[in-house]
Amino acid sequence: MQATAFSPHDHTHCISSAITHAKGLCAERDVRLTPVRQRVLELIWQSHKPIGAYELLASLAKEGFNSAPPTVYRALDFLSEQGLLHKLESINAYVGCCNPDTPHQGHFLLCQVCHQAQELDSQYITLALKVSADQHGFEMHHHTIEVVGTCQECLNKANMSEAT
Amino acid sequence: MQATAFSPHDHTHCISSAITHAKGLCAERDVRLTPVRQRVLELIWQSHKPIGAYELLASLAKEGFNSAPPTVYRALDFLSEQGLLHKLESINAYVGCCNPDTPHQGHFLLCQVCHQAQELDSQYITLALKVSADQHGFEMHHHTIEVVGTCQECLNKANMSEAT
DNA sequence: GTATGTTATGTTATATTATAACAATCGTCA
DNA sequence: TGACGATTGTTATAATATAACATAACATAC
Ligand SMILES: [Zn+2]
Ligand SMILES: [Zn+2]
Ligand SMILES: [Zn+2]
Ligand SMILES: [Zn+2]
Repeated sequence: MQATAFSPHDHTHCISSAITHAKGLCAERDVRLTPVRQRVLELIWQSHKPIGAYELLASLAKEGFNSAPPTVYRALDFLSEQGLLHKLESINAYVGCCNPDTPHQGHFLLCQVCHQAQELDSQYITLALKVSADQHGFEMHHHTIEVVGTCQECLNKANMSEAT
Repeated sequence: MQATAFSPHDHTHCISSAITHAKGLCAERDVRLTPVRQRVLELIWQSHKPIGAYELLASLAKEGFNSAPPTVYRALDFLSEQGLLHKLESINAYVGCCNPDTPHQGHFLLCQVCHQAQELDSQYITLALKVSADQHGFEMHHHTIEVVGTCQECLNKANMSEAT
């Protein structure tokens, strides 16, 4: 729970690590991380702000890639199947997965101020969901958790500017 | 946590109770549950299946209401502000709220088979989220939890048809 | 009861997000 | 090579949602 999206960090490391990781996984799984797929993943990892499909598309277009919607949605589908990204349903935007090795659900904190997203991995949340589902005899397949609020950095900034 | 959307129940009671409840709340709050707003709420409560905006719109059109998108989105906005419905972000559909008196977040079980939604009210889930958020110094404003799977009724049906 | 401001609705157009359908190309391996 | 499946190109359209501005209904004050 250390290096968070919200706090300052060496983000070039996030990017390179994500790409290296993705290449490894795709090789292992014998699936193809084609140029457009890799580029979409890189674009998604440009920051910890979830990015929309059409924003990705605009970037691809500038770079000379094909720029019809299916291009980006196919890449997103592929990356999602491989567990390399998550879709944030409440904002229709996509963000890189921090831990694609083990398939899992995305639990996210979304900051309303800086628009960054931090993925959580809480056993308690998963357990609490499982308990609730079990109580209803409900068989869980997957789930979406998106917590919207203000991150610590943005709270600090707000406090500092208030304290004039 | 008894009478669930999934199990057989007197649904006319769900509907009438929801409408009565809504009328009371709107009167208390001095806001207007106009005909179109009330009709949208009734349509949403026709079943425990979340319903899409354009499906609502089609029903309104048949009934002689105005049928341009803003009509239904405005009604949905109003009902949402009053806590009378929830939007399920992962499927872009709307469902009536079971407990509109006390403002709260929607936690939902969505059955992939019968497409019904059951609202949960689990202190454990809320607490687990709060703990995770606190660990990150994150101030929670609202959240979305949508659990997709198979409900008990649909599991039973599947088991029965398997056991030939 | 008329003026006035506010809330709600009507109307047209358009923005945003996503998929269908089919053709062309690329990669792989017999 | 050639046959096959996977990937990409291309065009069109579906599905969801909002902007902008005009009109109507409602409430309160005068
Ligand atoms: Zn980073
Ligand atoms: Zn922030
Ligand atoms: Zn019911
Ligand atoms: Zn079911």
